[in-house]
Amino acid sequence: MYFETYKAVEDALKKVTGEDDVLLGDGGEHADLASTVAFALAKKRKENPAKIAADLKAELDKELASKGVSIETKGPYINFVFGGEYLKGILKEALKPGYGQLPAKNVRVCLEHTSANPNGPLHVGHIRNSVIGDTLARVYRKAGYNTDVHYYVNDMGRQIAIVSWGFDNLGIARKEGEKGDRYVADVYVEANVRLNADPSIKEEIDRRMALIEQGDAEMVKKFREAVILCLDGIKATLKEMNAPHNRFMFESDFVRNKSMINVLKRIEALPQAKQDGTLSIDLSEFGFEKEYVLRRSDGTSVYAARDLAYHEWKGANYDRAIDILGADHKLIGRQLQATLKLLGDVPPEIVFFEFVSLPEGSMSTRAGKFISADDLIDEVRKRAYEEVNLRRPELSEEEKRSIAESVAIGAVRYDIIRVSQEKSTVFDWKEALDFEKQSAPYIQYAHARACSILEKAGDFKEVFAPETEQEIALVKKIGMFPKVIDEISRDLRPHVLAIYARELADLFNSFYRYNPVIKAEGEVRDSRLTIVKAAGNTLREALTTLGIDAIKSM
RNA sequence: GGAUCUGUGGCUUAGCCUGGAUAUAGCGCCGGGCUUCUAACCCGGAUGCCAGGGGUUCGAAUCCCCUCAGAUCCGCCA
Repeated sequence: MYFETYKAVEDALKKVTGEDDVLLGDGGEHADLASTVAFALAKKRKENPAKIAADLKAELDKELASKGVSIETKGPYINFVFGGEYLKGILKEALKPGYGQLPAKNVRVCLEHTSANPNGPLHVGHIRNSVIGDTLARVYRKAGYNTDVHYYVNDMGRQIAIVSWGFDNLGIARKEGEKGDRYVADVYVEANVRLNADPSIKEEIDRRMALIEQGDAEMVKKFREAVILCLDGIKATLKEMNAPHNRFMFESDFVRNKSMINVLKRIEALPQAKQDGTLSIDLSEFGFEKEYVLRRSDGTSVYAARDLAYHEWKGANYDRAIDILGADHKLIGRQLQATLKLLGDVPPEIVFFEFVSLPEGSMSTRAGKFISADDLIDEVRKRAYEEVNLRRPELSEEEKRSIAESVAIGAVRYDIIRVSQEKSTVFDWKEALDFEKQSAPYIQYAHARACSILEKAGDFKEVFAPETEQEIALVKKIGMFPKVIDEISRDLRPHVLAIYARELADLFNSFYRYNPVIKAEGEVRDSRLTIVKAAGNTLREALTTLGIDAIKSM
């Protein structure tokens, strides 16, 4: 409904002005849409912009009379206000299950996120990647894209060689009940301590790297055991976060199936290739000073080579590839894109996000300096349980725990997704544990309220007649949901959905305060119940797309 | 030294791509509101030279240049 109405207004403006760009945008508090095209025309026609606006209004009235859009001018601004027919159309759409789902696009998308090295548990920096990636995946599905979500497992890197050396030489025992990823981190941290103290260990690591590249059976087994042990822990965390992947791709597979060798051969043939001991590529034509090294002088490959093979595979199997990467990958990500262009491949689109640090500085798995996602979730869950226990003492233990779980995961995800990705953040326990206002529980609560009203009300007749200021504002916001999904799928900026969901909850709460529903009578009651149902449905769809449980009671 | 990103009330943050009408919210602060559909809520108030300087424009938080501050990268690691 929003798209159609926007298009009708835009077409009308184009027709009456003859301009290609009619400068149509959000009207803010003044209107639903507003155009500043009169300013542009004033320059061309050398006339007063306010007069132009007034003249255009007369013509626009004729064009848009049947669309339920009214036009007002305020000086040079042309404001468009959507009327009753629009509101009715929105409500009808928003009552349907799955509201916001856009038409299928027949485009296969490969979205890769998290892909953390399996040398320890996910920490609060990694899960910014997971939450951005998973939210985008949900948005893409909602936007009608056929979307696969990948985790690329770096199972033959130096870090894993260090972990395998640690398992063989340190004799560190797994603690009672310790998760695999945490155990691997213990080994990795200690192995690094040893490595720093005794540089001769580096030779042993190099030997392991050479063996793994050759496919040495024993070394493959050692690496794989360590990787799987850690990955199982990571998978458990991601599952709890509602951020599952549907494919785990192992980089070693691209070595074993020869695709990496094939890519390197084609790179050797490029004029930009340089071979003197190492194989590297000169990307100065793309503005990169440093050469991009793909093979070491000892003949083993670096991560970048395997990554090229993986991305060629993506190009062959999908229409679009989207990678979510931390800001530390900006340079190599762009080098990867440039190299794929030289090879004639379609490079991935990359979403970069800035770092999450601790008040005492940046995180480091190697130094054991991080807050794990598991620890964060545990703390938030404890806090959520206290809150539920306080508010709903009458609920069963099981219900309380279930609500606390949904609230905790929602709070963690929302706290991350609400900030735009280009902003670096400092992790703050106080904010993570705050469940008021700009938080998931606030939005979940609005949804639960809607559910509660509908349950108490029982059957009602659908009536499409928003009347009060709060009703109209709420329905208009509901109408924006498909546009928000579309916009995020274009701009790859998922924090917009977090803002939208919060604003929708704000408007629902204001509506709730001033417009009694169950106590109202007749058509007014039915109309309000219709609005509550549409709002509740939209809140649920928005929450679900954010990967947050839309619970019915809390 | 070079590259990229960020800088908006005491704190956190939207808006910046696509310039336009009194700059968005929250926390904190001050003052109200539960015999009323769940107060994880609502309403009102105070608080901003939109980092600083220059430029483009009828018009700049938004575009361009410079400076300052913070983050990240510049490895035969990933």
